[in-house]
Parts: sequence; C-alpha cells; structure tokens
Amino acid sequence: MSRPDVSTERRHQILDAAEKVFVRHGFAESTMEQIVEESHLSKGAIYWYFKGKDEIIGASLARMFERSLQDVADQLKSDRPIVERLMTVARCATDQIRNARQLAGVELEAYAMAARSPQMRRRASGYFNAYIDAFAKLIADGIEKGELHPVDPRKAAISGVALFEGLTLLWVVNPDLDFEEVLAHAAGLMLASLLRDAPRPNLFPVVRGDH
Amino acid sequence: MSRPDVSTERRHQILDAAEKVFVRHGFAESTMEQIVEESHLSKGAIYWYFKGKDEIIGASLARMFERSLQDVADQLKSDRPIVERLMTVARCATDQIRNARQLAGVELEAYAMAARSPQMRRRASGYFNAYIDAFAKLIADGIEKGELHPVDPRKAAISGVALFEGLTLLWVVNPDLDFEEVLAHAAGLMLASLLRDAPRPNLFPVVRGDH
Amino acid sequence: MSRPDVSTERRHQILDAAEKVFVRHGFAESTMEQIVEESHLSKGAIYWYFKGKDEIIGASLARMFERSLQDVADQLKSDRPIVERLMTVARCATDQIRNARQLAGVELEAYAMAARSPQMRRRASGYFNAYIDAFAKLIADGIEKGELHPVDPRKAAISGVALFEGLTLLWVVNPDLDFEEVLAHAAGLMLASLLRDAPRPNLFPVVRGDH
Amino acid sequence: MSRPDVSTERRHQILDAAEKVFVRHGFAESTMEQIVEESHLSKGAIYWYFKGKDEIIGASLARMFERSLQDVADQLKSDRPIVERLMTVARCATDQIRNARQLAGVELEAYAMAARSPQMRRRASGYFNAYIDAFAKLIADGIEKGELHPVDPRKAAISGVALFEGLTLLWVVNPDLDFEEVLAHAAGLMLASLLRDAPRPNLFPVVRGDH
DNA sequence: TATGAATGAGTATTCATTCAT
DNA sequence: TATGAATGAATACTCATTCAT
Repeated sequence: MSRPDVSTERRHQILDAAEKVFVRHGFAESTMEQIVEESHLSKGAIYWYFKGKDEIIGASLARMFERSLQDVADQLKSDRPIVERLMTVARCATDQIRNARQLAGVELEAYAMAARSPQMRRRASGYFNAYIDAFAKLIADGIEKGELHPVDPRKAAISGVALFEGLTLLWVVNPDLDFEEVLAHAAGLMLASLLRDAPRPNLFPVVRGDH
Repeated sequence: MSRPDVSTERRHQILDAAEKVFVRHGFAESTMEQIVEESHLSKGAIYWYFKGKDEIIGASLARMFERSLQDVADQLKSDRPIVERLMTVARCATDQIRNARQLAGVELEAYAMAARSPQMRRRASGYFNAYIDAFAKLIADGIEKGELHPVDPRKAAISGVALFEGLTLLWVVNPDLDFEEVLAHAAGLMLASLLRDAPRPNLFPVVRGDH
Repeated sequence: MSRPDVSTERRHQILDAAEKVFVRHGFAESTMEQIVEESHLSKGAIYWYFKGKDEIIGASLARMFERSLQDVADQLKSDRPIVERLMTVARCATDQIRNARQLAGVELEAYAMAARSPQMRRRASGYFNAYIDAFAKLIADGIEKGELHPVDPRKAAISGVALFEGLTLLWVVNPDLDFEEVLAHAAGLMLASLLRDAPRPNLFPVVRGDH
Repeated sequence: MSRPDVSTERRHQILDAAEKVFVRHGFAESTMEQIVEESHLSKGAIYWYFKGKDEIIGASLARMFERSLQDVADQLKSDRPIVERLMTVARCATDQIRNARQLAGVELEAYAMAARSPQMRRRASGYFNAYIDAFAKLIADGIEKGELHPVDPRKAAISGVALFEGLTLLWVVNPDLDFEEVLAHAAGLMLASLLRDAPRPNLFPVVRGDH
C-alpha cells in the first residue's frame, strides 16, 4: 500500500539541480524556474520538499559544507607523521576543490552573504570553526609528539585555513593560477617555520602534467 | 552662461550612496530606488550619469579597488629595511580593512561574481595582480638586499596576499576574530621562513587595549 | 464482506471541518489543505466524497440553511397565540445565532456570492423564501384569528425577516451590540403596528445579567 | 517644469476600475491583472499609487462608505417635518442603492470580511455608527418636536438602519423583489408606531411603472 | 476506499529602465 | 540637467486537482 520513501532521493535531486544552477548564476540570479527545469520536476514538487528559495539555498550550503568537512576531516585521524598528514590534508583539499571547482564561487557568495546576515554568519562560522578545530587538533598532536615547534595550535590552524581559503579566492578570480604549485609554495613557507627539522618539505613531489 | 561642472561630484555622490546600499544589501538585493533615496537625487539623475545598475556596480568596485591599491601601494616604496616595510604594509592593510569593515563583504561578493563573469574576472584579477606585483617587487628587493631568503618573489607575494585575503574572509564570517592578533601570528609564521635572521618578528608590537 | 457504510459519516466529518475553516478564513481564503488537516482525513479522501472545493462550499451552505430552517420552522406550528409564537420564533432565532455566532459571517459571504452567481442566488433565495413563507403563514394565521391587523402577510414577513437579517448584519460588524436588546426594541416597534391590542409587547421579558 | 498633479485623478481611475472588477468577481476572485486592464494603466502604475491589492480594497471600500454617508447624511439636515425628512432619507437611500445596485454585493462581502478581520470591523462599524448617529439625531429631533413617540432614538435608529440593510440583503439575494414596495411597507410598519398621528404614511406615493 | 506525492496554471508583487515634461 | 510617473517583463510562491499505488 505504501510506496517506497523517495523524499530523500527527491531532496537530493532538487539540491543537485539547485547546485548546478547556483554555480551558473549565483544565488540571487538563480530562479526557481531554472531549478525546476534542471531537476526535471515540477514547481509544486520543489515546493513540496522545500519551503522556498531561501530554504533551498540553506540546504544546499549545508550539504556543501558537510561534504567539505567530511572529506577533509577524515584525513585528520591517522597515525602517520604530522608532515605526512598535513600534506595529505592539503592534497585532499586540493583534490576536492579541483573536482568541485565550480562550487568555490558559490561558497564565496555564501561568505559574502554572511557579512550581512547573522543567520548565514552563524552557519558559515560553524563550518569554519569545525574545520579549524580539526586542524588545530592535528597541530597540537604534532607539537606533543615533538614534530612541530610549540606554537598556539588554534592560531596556526587559523593561519593554515586562511591561507587555503585565500588561495582559493585568488584562484577563483584568476583560474590560470596553478593552484597546486602556489599552495605547495605557500604551505612550504608556513611549514618551514613550524617544523623542527626538514626546512623545505615538498607538498606535491610528484609532478603531474595534466593541467 | 555654462553652469559649473558638477558631473564628477554627482558621480561620487551616487557612488557613495550606492556603496552604502551595497554594504547593507549586497549587489543583487540592492535596488535603484534605494540608491536614489540614499543619494538624495532623482531616478533620472542617476540614469543621466550611469547607464544602469550594472555600470554603477562596476564603477563602485573600480573605485573600491583603486582606493585599496592606492593606500597600500604607497607603502611599498620606501627605503627602510624590508621587515619594517612589510610590517608597515600589513598594518596599513589592517587599518584599511578595519576602517572599511563593511566593504569586505561587498568585495567578497565581487569575487563571487568573478567566478561567473569573465568581465568581472578580468577586473578583479587586474586588481589582485597589481597588488601581487607590488608586493613581489618588495620581496625581490628584500632578496636582492640579502634580507630575505632567495625564494620566487611572485609566489611568495601570492602567498602573502592569499593569507591576507583568507584572514579577511574568516573575519568577515566571524567578526569576533581578533584580526590583528591572528594576522600577526600568521604573518610571523610566514616571515620566519623568509627572513635570514630574526626568527620571530612581531608585526604588532604595540599592545593596544581598545578592542 | 462489505464494510459498513461510512460515507454519510465521512461527509459530515468533512463538512464539519470545512465549516470550521470557513468560519476562520472565509470561503475564498480557505484551502483544501486546511480542510484536510481539520478533518483528519487525506486529500484523496476529501476528493472521494466531494468533487472539489465548490461542492464542499455548496454542501456546507445547504447544511447551514437546512439547520437554520429546521430550528426556526419548528416553532411556527403551534396553537398558542400569535404574539407568543412570534416571540418564540424571535427568541429561537436569537438563540440560534448566538450559538452559531461564527456562522453569521459565513452566511454573509454566501449572500455576497449570491450577488454574482445565479446558482448561489437560487440557493439563497430558496432559503429565504422558505423562511418568509413560513413566517407569512404565521402572520396570515394571526390575521385570520383577528389578532393582527389585516396587512399583506408576505410583505410583513419580508419586513420581519429583513429586520432580523439586518440586525444580524449590524451585530456581525459590531459584536458589542446587544443583539437581544436591540431586537426586542425593533420587533416591538414592528409588532406594535401589527397587533390589534397590546401596543408594546416585551419580547425578552426575563432580564438576564450575564452579558 | 512640473507637470500637473494627476495623482488624485489616477487614484480614482484605479478605484473606479477596481470597483467594476470587484462588482463582477468579488474581492477575493478579482485579480490585479483585471484591474490593470479595466483601468487602462500598467501594472507598475497601479503599484505606484497603491501598495497592493489589500490597499485597493480598503480604499475602494472607504470611498463607497463615504459616498454612501455623504448622499444620505445630506438629507438629514433640513427643517421640514420629520415624516417628510424620514421619507426623503428612505427615498434617497433607495435611489442610491438602485443606481449602485452592483455595489450592494461588494458591501456585503466587506461585512463578511468584518466578521473575521478586526481592522475591517473597525472600518465598517465606523461607517454604521456614523449612519446610525445621524439617523438617531433625526429621530431625537422628531421626538423633541413632539412628532414622534418618546422612544430611545439610538435604538430606533438601529432598527431603521437594520431594516434597510436587511431589505438590501434580501434584494441582493432576490433581485426580483420590488425593493421600493417592500421598503414602503416595512417603513410604514415601523413609522406607524413611532408617529403620534398619521397611522399609515405612504413613503412612495407616486407609482412609477419603470421596473 | 484511501493516501499523499506531484502537477502546473494562476497570482501578487518587484524593479530596472524609459521618457514626456 | 533633472524629475518622477509610467512601463511591463520577470519572479517567487500558492493551491485546486489528479493519479499511481
């Protein structure tokens, strides 16, 4: 009598469509009509699952943030040496951003919205804090194990996250920038003063020619 | 018989108003009506001086970028030791952002737009390149003078700008962040591996109690 | 094998719910969704028993009118003196309207609809005619028995019904109005010129202190 | 330099159009599109002069009420005998309603709305009170002059207004009703018990054959 | 019988832009 | 130059109704 529950599937179907539209047009310029088309559903169906455009934007961002956190946070819990783990995190984040290149612009718009909307600010800062916390734990670990200089782990984490976000920003504005190369250099600079030994770790030792 | 030329004054009057509105509502949500009110001019007057909303956004951003560049670029040409000049640049940028706190969000939205619009991308990357170039020259200078390690000046400059922009982003999202403190720490980390001597320069040595 | 017939029960369940919703929001602003909620049934069930919203409105009004007629018409057939019976009718109608205070607004909307829709007009005028006829018969009876002046019974009945409906209208618009007091006065004025004797019958002789 | 002020003219142009649409479709079923068409203006123009549909409804009703009051209240201040003045009022109201036959339905819908909306209630009861007050004054005048029995003027006025509104209601629902004839009869009944002398005033002595 | 997900035409409202004055 | 009334395309959202299960 009861049909299988398709609500989760539908919600993702809608968010997938919305994400594509947001990437192309930004939040403000995206229309429900476009989301309707892209989702191959009807207007009514969209509104059956979401209260309105704002809720779709919210859910879409939440999903992005979650995905972002998940992917990276996974890399933080391992037993290998700190440098290796930091490198892995960096590469993971890089891979992620390369694969979801388009989303970077959308996230930027979300941060711009955060400048005006307290609600958005709460959401986004929650995301960043989770990110920073995980990162700080990793650094604290490295300090404890004697691999890193005894710095304030949280501040160092903030520096790291800021560096990464800043590079992403530059890269969004100038896609010709070789993201990996620049990240390698920047991270190298920062790590050099954190590491007790190895003065110049190479984050991206394998030279690939595919970009 | 000819009235004095008020066009420059009027254009600034309009852009000043637009800037305020953009800060409050973002580009997309700002209306011409709001700009009209804030400028104490009429709709017709606005359209006399600007083709439309897009042109106002463009002109407004151009002015912001120019101001930004001016303020900081000035600091780059001096004869004092590199560290001092770097510190001055950092402080100058910090002051600037503290004074125009509101504009950070607007700029962020401009970068988000750049992700979609080639025109915007050109404009914004021009701005960043000018910034990076000036910064790179400063670093090259420092290397030449033997004050800095021989690194790729452009890459180092990018790292520096990225760090600054990333911190700004974090701070926009989380205004509770002590911008100066974190910038001092982050810049310290980066400078430490650039400088030949002083392992830990203090960017903000004077402790102020006003925040 | 055949389940008991629940259709009558269901129809009333739906109409009861609809009535509540109509009282709160009027016909036009009431939604099927609200009726669904209030009835604790499903959308499909509602549409199983009624063709659509219009049919529900129709059935709901029919039921209201019937109820109205039933209650009052009962009072018309008795053997007591005319004045007494008129007074009883008035009190009955008053009681009825006091108990279903909310419905007065709904009925008013129905009359407004009648101004535009011939179908509604037919329905509503049928209701009024039944009312007026019964009332006229009562008056004719009074005339025949020599209790009332020989007036046109139908016109007098119309006057009576109009007076009652008009007071209801005023009371809907101004609920602070003491319905009974005003009705007593108005009916008194009218009866005075109908009755052969008693110039000032008191319709509501019992003084209550509860309002 | 400044064009003539057309705002008053435009507002009336819009309200005239709205009134026609309201008469045809009622408030709820009337669309802005229809008002736009009927007014020969553009959507934007409508919204330039009115905030939205609700405001148009409000303004439209206000205008109706005002007109209604104006027309009738004028008749209340004269020096002729009370009966004559009452008759004049009745005829005036009748003429008015005959000329604006269509509006009766709209007013009914307004009263129905008043049942649900306190704001509407305030507006409508204000209208009725003004009406009743004027009427009461007339009656008090008659009593003072010894032309009428000493009754409570306000209650009598309410009775009169109720009678008139009730007849209008019946006539809206059943346009075949001879409004004047019935009003004459009903008013006669009521006046008979108010007047000290003339037992049966004829409100509409001139028999016209045009309806 | 009964469910509730899905449909899509319809609606109020906004807002960049124009243009007669 | 400057005004602000007027335009109308575009947009978010609603809701009666249908239909596969």
